[in-house]
Amino acid sequence: MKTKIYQIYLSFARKYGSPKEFWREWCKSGKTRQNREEIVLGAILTQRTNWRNVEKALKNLKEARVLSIEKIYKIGKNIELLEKLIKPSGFYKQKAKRIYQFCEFIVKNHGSLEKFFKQDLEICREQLLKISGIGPETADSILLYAGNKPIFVIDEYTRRLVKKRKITDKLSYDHLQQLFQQNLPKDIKIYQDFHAMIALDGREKIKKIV
DNA sequence: ACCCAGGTGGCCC
DNA sequence: GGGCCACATGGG
Repeated sequence: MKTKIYQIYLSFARKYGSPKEFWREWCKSGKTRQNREEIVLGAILTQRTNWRNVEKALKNLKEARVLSIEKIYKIGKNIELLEKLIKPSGFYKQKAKRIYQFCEFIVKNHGSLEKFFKQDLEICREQLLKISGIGPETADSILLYAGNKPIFVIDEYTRRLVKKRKITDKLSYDHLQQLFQQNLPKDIKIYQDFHAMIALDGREKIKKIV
């Protein structure tokens, strides 16, 4: 596979080291959560928000001992408590609602995240997109990083990369996702690594300019 | 005092 | 199908 996109992946892999090393660094920097539930909650909390603020919200949830889908579902009636805990992540009223609805969906319809992810990728994605507040990027982040399913995540950094490298002019989510998936081996690790490296690279460049 | 940060849904045309 | 807006906090 010698396409532009694959070449960029290879050059990033050379630059940032093997996936194994890369993820070790990534984990050290605190960007990765140990369990699926934290990854999912982080995916919603990080919408249009920097990771530092998300960390604060997750820390509050952890210290309040409600950092789990089941527990958030249980405190759901007290939405104001949830709002207060996640306040540092911004858009906290919306996000509290979104997080609660997600937890409610999982508990009521599947019992647990594990059971939810036992379904096929397409079914999972369809169900996630039905939840208000979960759009394509959040759904795919959840599927790729918490569910270990082969789907490529498109985000703002990916769009910047596509523009800068003049890969295509059509920037719609679905088109970009198909383009990346068609031009990369269908491999969960590659999808995870490449998306993470695109974000890392994007942040470095922003830093340099500033 | 600005400007930005890994989105989403609602509204308009 | 695309453009614009509200949503809110913390850091540079």
